[in-house]
Amino acid sequence: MIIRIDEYSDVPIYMQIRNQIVMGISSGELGPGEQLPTVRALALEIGINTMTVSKTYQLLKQEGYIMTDRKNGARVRENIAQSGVMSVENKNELRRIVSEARLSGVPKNELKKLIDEFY
Amino acid sequence: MIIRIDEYSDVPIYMQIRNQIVMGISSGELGPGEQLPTVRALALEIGINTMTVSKTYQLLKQEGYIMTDRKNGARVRENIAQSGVMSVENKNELRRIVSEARLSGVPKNELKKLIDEFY
Amino acid sequence: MIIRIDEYSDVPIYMQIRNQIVMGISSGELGPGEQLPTVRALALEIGINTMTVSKTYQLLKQEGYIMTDRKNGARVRENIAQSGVMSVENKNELRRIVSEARLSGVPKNELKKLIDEFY
Amino acid sequence: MIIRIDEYSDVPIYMQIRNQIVMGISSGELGPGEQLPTVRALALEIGINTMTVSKTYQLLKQEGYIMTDRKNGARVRENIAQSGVMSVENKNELRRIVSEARLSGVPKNELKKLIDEFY
DNA sequence: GTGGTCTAGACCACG
DNA sequence: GTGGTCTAGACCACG
Repeated sequence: MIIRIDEYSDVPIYMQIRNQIVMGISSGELGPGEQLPTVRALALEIGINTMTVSKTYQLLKQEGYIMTDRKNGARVRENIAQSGVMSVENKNELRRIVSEARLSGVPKNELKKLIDEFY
Repeated sequence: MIIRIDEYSDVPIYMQIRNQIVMGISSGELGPGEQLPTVRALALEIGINTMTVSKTYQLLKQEGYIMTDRKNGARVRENIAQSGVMSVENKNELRRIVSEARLSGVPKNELKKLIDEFY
Repeated sequence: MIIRIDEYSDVPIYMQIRNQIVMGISSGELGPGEQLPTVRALALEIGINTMTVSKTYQLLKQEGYIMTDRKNGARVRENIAQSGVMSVENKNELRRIVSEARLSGVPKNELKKLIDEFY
Repeated sequence: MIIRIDEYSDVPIYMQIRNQIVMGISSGELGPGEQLPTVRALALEIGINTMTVSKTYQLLKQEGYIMTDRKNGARVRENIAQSGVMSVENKNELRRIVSEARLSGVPKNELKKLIDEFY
């Protein structure tokens, strides 16, 4: 899986990596139990500091998406807990995005098509 | 229109205000041409720095949601430009949100219902 | 409130600080809404790096014990969420501690007295 | 006695085994003088490195919980020294756990019931 | 002035 | 070899 950093984005690097890994897991590109690159390898590949990658892995681990293991490095968790509900933050974000899309003249069906595409 | 600041949120205050005004315009709570409170009045009402509100108004103006003139203060624009497309940032955010919702076990229909609700 | 670091402890520095602040909140030494020292001030006082203190504050914030604010620094939260239950980790730790105390010949009443003292 | 490793835990494997054996001795599941499996057997059973089990046994021996001899392997000590007091580390841990439980709204009696259950 | 992020380097425990 | 922690420094957005 290829991680791309947008250096001009306001989103912190560790969060950009986190988001891409989460989307990779959701899309199936990263399967359950699949090995992630080591902290050092990913840092080298992206061209950033190991601490930044380490921060990402700790966040993903705390969120329950991956597990880390001193012997084997990091892996996608087999059983990711399913709360069945969206976080308050994500719901608010969705509301904001839908509002802005509506004001831009994006039809409702377009948004639903994107849901189908991204889900 | 009542603006509420979540002091526990990581979203900067000026952005929280901006988002609520945009959502107010989208929902129709703030109609075209409607007068917005002055920077001073809004800052006083919320209990924050005038600089912060000023930043919000500048952003909204630059985004084309409001117009300001020295005589009348700030007003919602009559004709907000409709590009017909979502910004790249919002599309990415939507993808992230949908991915996380999917991993949390939120069904696709639930998301579409939220689109209907928020649009 | 005075924070003391045991440099010989296996517990990471950021965790030692976190634990002492949590205990300070629980004991009432740090009241609701009370200001915490700035990251820089606490780092200087303890003689450690600012990033280490920053890590502590982010952890405490994520756990819901404090809130941070670019203007005012960090403060103890007014309403700390009460789940009403112990974490699995703490329950396991308690079981381990009780087992070891028992093997050391510490009577059960002694443990209960400590509960009274610490609660 | 069955040893279970929690691969999601931050507690090192050698420590998880150590803790479970100590709790087994305390509960009586492992009686005085009882034979422990060989390092090789236990490592094989759990599916981990022999070095890790070896580390556990060395620790348990050093702590006075077990004794090893070349002929008979490892056995639970007949007379485990009873200092009558808790270690400073355990006392601190207990204080931390009680503080967190209190902040979570766990009543004091709940904690005492756990003491009764675990002792 | 404040917390948040990041770098370039280092050392450590675990396995 | 791996992730986890820490330092000493820097720059940034927010308010």
